[in-house]
Amino acid sequence: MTAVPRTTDGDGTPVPQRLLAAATRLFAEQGYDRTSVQEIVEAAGVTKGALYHYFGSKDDLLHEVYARVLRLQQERLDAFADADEPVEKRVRDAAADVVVTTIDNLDDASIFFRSMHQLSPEKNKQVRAERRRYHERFRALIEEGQRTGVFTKETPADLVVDYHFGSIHHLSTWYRPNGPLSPQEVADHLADLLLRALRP
Amino acid sequence: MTAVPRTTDGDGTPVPQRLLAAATRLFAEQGYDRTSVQEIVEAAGVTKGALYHYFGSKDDLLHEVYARVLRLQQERLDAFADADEPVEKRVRDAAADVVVTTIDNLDDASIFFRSMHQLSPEKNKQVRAERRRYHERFRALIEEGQRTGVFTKETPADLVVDYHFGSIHHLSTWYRPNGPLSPQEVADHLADLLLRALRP
DNA sequence: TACGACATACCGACTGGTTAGTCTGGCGCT
DNA sequence: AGCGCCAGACTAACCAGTCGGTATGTCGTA
Repeated sequence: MTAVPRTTDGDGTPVPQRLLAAATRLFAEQGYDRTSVQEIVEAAGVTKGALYHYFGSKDDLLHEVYARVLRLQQERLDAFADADEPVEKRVRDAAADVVVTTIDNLDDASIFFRSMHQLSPEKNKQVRAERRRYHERFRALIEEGQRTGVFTKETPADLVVDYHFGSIHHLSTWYRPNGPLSPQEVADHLADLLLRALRP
Repeated sequence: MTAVPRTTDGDGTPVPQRLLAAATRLFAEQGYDRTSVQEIVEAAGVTKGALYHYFGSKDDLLHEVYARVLRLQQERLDAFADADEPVEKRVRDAAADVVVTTIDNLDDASIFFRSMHQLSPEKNKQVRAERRRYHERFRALIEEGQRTGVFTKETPADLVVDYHFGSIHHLSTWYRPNGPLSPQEVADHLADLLLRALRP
């Protein structure tokens, strides 16, 4: 504990990440407003001084959680969307993948959909903008399928995307890790539902 | 303001309902935790004395909002489910109706899915129980269709219900009253998506 | 390699402000 | 002459963020 930099004393992970992890868990469990800064720093084994050394505000902490999730999901979507496969498969893969990664990070998901409106107006705007990019990318995929005739044109692509992601946002409400279905099974079922709904 | 009972002075509606209406609007706009009881009583044109005369706590107010929505939706679902029609039509009607009534009360909906976890544990449990009843009724409908062969058996009925209601809960996130689609049009589209997904 | 100057990482007491809920009292109807 | 209905001041608790202070490491210079 003498030679190591302070950032990692205690356990091996650096303080900022410990703070982020503690905040994520607590925000998901109790909600943003109900979680005090004091609780977060205690869970991370530091004090307020440390938190405000690395983060500008409690709000910043929340924003970081969002940024991480958004970046991850956008990267994955882009990878699937750009793949060299027929549209149906690209849509299916992307739709199923987002289910799996959402289940893998259920805490992030529940924070995302319960606490977005407690971000400061500017940060909220920023998050919405990135969220929109994601939405549009997915919509473009659906529209491609509609143009090429493999998907029905009956429902506007926008609505289809909102429909699918509504259910994904609510995974954190009903999915139970110790339930009968594995994340992959749920993902397959939800992707099936989407693809069947799109069938002409 | 002399002859009328206090319960209705100011305008015509009784104080408890004015409080409930003000609370609903404010909870939806700012969230439960960020709304102070002071704001609520000011919006309703009364004081804390009045609020705590009719309600036991701020929490009670939130619970009332839930109770009203749940009762309404359960009644409507029961009516559609018990109708003398083929299963497909009953499912379609029920699925579309819940969309319309949700859009008609978007405030209630956004409170519902954002603030449920801030209810006291017991009230939360109670709400979950009623919510479950609703879910099961809907699931029974789907299962009936699966048994009689008009719906595919590929996806568990439970999952189908969660899929559909996930998107309904999120209507408040993306539906814009001044957007291009009327509530009824959205309802028809979402019901179509559900029915197409269930097609064998 | 010795040393001073500066930067980084963190501590923890403190402050100013907000909040849910209580309580005493009074008005007007019956 | 009581009782439902409500006003509004008050309290006890809590909370985000600040700030002065300390310990540790780094780097330039001679």
